[in-house]
Amino acid sequence: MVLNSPRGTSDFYGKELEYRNFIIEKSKRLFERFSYQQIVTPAFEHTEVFSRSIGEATDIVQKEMYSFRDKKQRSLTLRPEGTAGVVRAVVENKMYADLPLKLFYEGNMFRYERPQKGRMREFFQIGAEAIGSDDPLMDTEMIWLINDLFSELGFKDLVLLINSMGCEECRKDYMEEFKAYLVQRLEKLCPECKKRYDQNPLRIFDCKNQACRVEAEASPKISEHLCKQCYQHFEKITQNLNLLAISFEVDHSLVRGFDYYTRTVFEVISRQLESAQNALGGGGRYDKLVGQFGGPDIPAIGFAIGTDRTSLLMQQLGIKPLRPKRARSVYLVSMDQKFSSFLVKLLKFFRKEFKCDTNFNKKNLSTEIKWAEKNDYDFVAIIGEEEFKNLMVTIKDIRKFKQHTFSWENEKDKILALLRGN
RNA sequence: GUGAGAAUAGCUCAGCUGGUAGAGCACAGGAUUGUGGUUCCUGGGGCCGCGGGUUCGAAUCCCGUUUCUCACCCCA
Repeated sequence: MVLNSPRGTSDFYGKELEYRNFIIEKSKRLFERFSYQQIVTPAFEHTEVFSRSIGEATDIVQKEMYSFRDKKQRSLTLRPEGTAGVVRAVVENKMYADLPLKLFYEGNMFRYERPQKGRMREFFQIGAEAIGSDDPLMDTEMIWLINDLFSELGFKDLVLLINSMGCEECRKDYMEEFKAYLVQRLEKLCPECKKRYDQNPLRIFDCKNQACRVEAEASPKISEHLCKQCYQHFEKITQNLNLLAISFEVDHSLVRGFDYYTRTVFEVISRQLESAQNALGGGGRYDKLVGQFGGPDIPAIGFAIGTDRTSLLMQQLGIKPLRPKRARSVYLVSMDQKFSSFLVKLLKFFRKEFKCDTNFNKKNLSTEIKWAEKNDYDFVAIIGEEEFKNLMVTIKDIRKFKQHTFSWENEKDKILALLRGN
């Protein structure tokens, strides 16, 4: 094999695709009910769209972006996440005439990482953004959406984590206190976290290193140092969630990997997923991002879920996608190529109303019937020597083990009645 | 970017300390010259991931490489 798909990518077809499409369909219907509209943005953007919004110091920007130069030497990047592109589009198209603007998107995302189960270089996300409101009800709605999305897919034991990272003001005060606390304990932290101390101290909360964890646990939490407004904002959200009977855990060490988050952050994780990648989705508020992109200084919040991990967990837990009710189906078997003129007419007739395929290659009737049964067809229609000569067609009901031969000229109505099940 | 394991038929895998490539399932043909689960018989299929090395001889040992898997890192 000379050519294979690039590292960290894969082809989606059959069962895999059925799961993904099921997740997409379910979310679209949910977004519709919450009054969100779809937006499609480019799969690549100018590199600065991501580097400036996600943050120069983040891992994603530092080492995970698929960046390239086009023929005019512009630096472009395949999107590593959806929010930056959506915000860029909102600002560029001045879509903020009527706020809040509620949008959803779906699409493939790209991050240059070492692939493993549940983490591919190309992966698929579904997300939503609500731009132009800082009402805690909007935060509630976002969390409500992500929660309902998973429960409608059939999940029961997922964990919803929420936290507040504070606004610019309370974060500034807090950072001073946090760094003052940590500066005496720098020795105990891992080399990586020592770097973080300078560049992005909050990420220390994310470190899996035991020693760092201990320090992080003991250190002051931002959620305990919120300003009055932020505190009340967060309080309101938890009250709302309780009213909605959505269960959650407040996780004081939940901080997320993008710099643009302010105030509310949340994440849905599974404690059952058989891999290290347990985050199925997450999001948060980004009140400064629209302004950063040159738009008005308006608040916003959003989330995204990964369909691949979601599908993985569904399969692991035995949650099946419900198939939409399909049309009745006929497998049309012609015993000889010379019947093709008749075959074409019948195909046209059946395909007006039913799922219908024919045997292009095979010719043994018994294997054709077996094949039709295995592939879940309702009927087999047979054209053989006799039928062709007399312009007849034999139709077999696979489940009832019954068959009948009809005249093509005079009994079309009977054929239809049989196939429709009347 | 760091560390570990794997790659053999369409799929799941066996193949011993080097000696001509195997099974099950699937597919195809037949027993049944045009009729369905089961059974039986028969058959097609493989650059043993790719490249190099050691050897009289490599699927097997060594090196490189690509991809996959797992754990870090990080995230969806």
